[in-house]
Amino acid sequence: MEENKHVTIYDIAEKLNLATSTISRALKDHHSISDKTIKKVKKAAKEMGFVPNTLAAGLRGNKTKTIGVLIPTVTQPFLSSLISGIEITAQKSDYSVIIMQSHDSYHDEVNMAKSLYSNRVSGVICSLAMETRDTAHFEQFSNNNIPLVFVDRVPKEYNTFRVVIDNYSAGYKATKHLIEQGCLRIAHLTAGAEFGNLYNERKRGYMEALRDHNLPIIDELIVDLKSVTYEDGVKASNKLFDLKPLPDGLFASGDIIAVSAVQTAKKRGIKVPEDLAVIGFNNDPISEIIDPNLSTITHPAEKMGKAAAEIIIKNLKSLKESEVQEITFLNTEVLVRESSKRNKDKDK
Amino acid sequence: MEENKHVTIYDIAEKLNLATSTISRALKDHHSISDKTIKKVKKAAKEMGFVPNTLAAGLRGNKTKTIGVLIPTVTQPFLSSLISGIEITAQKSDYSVIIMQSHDSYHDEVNMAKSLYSNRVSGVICSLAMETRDTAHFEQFSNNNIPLVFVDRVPKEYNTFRVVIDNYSAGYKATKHLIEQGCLRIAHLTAGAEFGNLYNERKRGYMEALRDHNLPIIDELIVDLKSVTYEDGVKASNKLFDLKPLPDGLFASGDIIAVSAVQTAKKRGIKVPEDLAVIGFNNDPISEIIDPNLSTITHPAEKMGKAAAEIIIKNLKSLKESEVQEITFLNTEVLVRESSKRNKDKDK
DNA sequence: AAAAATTGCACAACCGGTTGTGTGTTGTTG
DNA sequence: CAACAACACACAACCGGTTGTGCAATTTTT
Repeated sequence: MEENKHVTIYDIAEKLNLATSTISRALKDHHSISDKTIKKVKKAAKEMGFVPNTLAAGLRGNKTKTIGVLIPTVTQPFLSSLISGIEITAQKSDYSVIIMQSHDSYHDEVNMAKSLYSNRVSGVICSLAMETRDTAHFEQFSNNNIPLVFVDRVPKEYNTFRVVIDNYSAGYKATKHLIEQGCLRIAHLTAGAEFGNLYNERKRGYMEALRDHNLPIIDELIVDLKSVTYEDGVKASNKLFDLKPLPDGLFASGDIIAVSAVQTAKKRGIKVPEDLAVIGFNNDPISEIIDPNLSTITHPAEKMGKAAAEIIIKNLKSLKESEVQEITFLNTEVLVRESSKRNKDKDK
Repeated sequence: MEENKHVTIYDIAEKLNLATSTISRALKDHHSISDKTIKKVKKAAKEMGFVPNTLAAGLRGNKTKTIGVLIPTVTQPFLSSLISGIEITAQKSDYSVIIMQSHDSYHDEVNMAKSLYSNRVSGVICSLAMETRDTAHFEQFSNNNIPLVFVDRVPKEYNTFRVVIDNYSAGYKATKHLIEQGCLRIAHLTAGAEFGNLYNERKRGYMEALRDHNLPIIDELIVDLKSVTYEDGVKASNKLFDLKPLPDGLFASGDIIAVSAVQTAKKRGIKVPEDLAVIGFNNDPISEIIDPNLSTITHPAEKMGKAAAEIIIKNLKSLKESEVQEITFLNTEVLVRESSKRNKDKDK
């Protein structure tokens, strides 16, 4: 009933009558080991089924080739794509990815940060929980030279790497697009815009675009959802569609919200895009499946994940700091599909 | 420029004039340490900002309180929900979750399995890559008493834990539901049914249901997609809709495929559910958003994740084996929504 | 009050790679 | 051929908790 013991470099050393240090170095092609020995060692290692113990190496070197990811949830399309990007890049450099979900709870985020630290992750990629207001629990990383990258939902003031999109200009672009489609009463659905600079910035872009085009900012056309869910989207949409002069355009800060609005509109006999031009945000998979296809703002989730992971890895290789930017802005684009296409140029 | 050194139990021991063993035991409320000492140690630990080094403990005990998850991708709704369930359960017992994506590549899966082993994960939860035909790369776990749980896409023959649904009966139920709606020419869209018992089983259920109700099995009504994508779904649907007598029912082995079929049908003027009753599989988020709402088979992804994680954790606590079942079947249900509702009882 | 049991803590080996230093061997140079 | 460099490998400390064993002090038993 005894479990097979793991094969260690000691076993290899004994078999070949070499020192463990030689084995260790041979396995990593150290220059002070002869080619002949290296070959011999590697052959024996393979034959014996040697698998290095990451823990031992990590303990000794106090680094683990592991990237900790701390995000609200893995089930949102944006975040699962983010993970995917992180994982792909990590994998290429032989890093592992350890994932924790805060479920938007500050308390959980604090504990999980500690857990990541305890696991001696080499770097951390984080998208903040909704609840989070202070970032003291991230100082353990900064204080110990563990690179920290915030993605998407980043703290207002914290001096580390960030990978974000320009939410302000994205909001501006989305709104401008609706204006160009001839919309004059453009509504905006947002969520928790009071905090989280993320939605707030999009809203700011929305307002600025209106101003720049001499359109009034009408308070009742801006509805702030409590949560980014389909149900809350329906509620908010109904509130919007109860207004006397209906809005003729809608910029929703998320695709789920936009979809809920489109469907609510359809149910109430409001035609999209004829009566109401709609644009969402994120380019979630659903946006190109829904009927009519949803215009949206692309949000390069996977690219952001890759960028974040690259920052960590480069930083760990201690490249000159100048090569790694503090803030990485990734590009967004207006993706025009059916839900907002109302212009003459429908030659397509 | 010197980084802050981590606080260790040695630091605490020195400060309190105690042995490191006493510190270690005090921190885990070992019975052989007095309450007074325990309090003193914990207080000092907190004050000094001590964070245990998981690696050291893992190295010594050869176990890490880490669950390795090896799945094709994190971006499929089913799989991200699975992860979510795993993570929630793991978190409760203070386990970490390390995630790797095989991207359905056998080669990657082999390497990642090795990497997980190298990381000395305490247990492994895996959903096989499409490409995978043999499972030799999992023997390193079985051979070393590392509990291994396959989920959803499980190997045909391998003696370990499995958490699955009964795909056969789910396929049967779905088909039976369509028959009960009065469908007589029921089509079936599947993917790679030749391998992976998963889709194959659903197809088997489909065929058996037809037989039991004295309906013919018509080869041209069964289309096997190359991949589970929206595009392939559209192609297959068009093939189906080109048939002379149109099918009047459709059981798709996945919601994305079902959605593509529904939309393709709509575009061709085929009314759902009047002309074609459709039922999908998985209960993906999109199924309740699409218009008409998609009838589907529930697939308890998060529950499966929780169940898999529980098996690992229980097994590591070395509970009597009898308490942990080899195969855990989770329940599925026919979720009737609009896309298949054609019966008289539309009183709702 | 002496013997036995219990309590409270220290000592030291251990997990398995990593790496600075030391030593002997072979090869190169003047 | 002596002097020195380069090479090939061994030795041993180290990373930071964990745990079996041992011993002294205190408490309980008879």
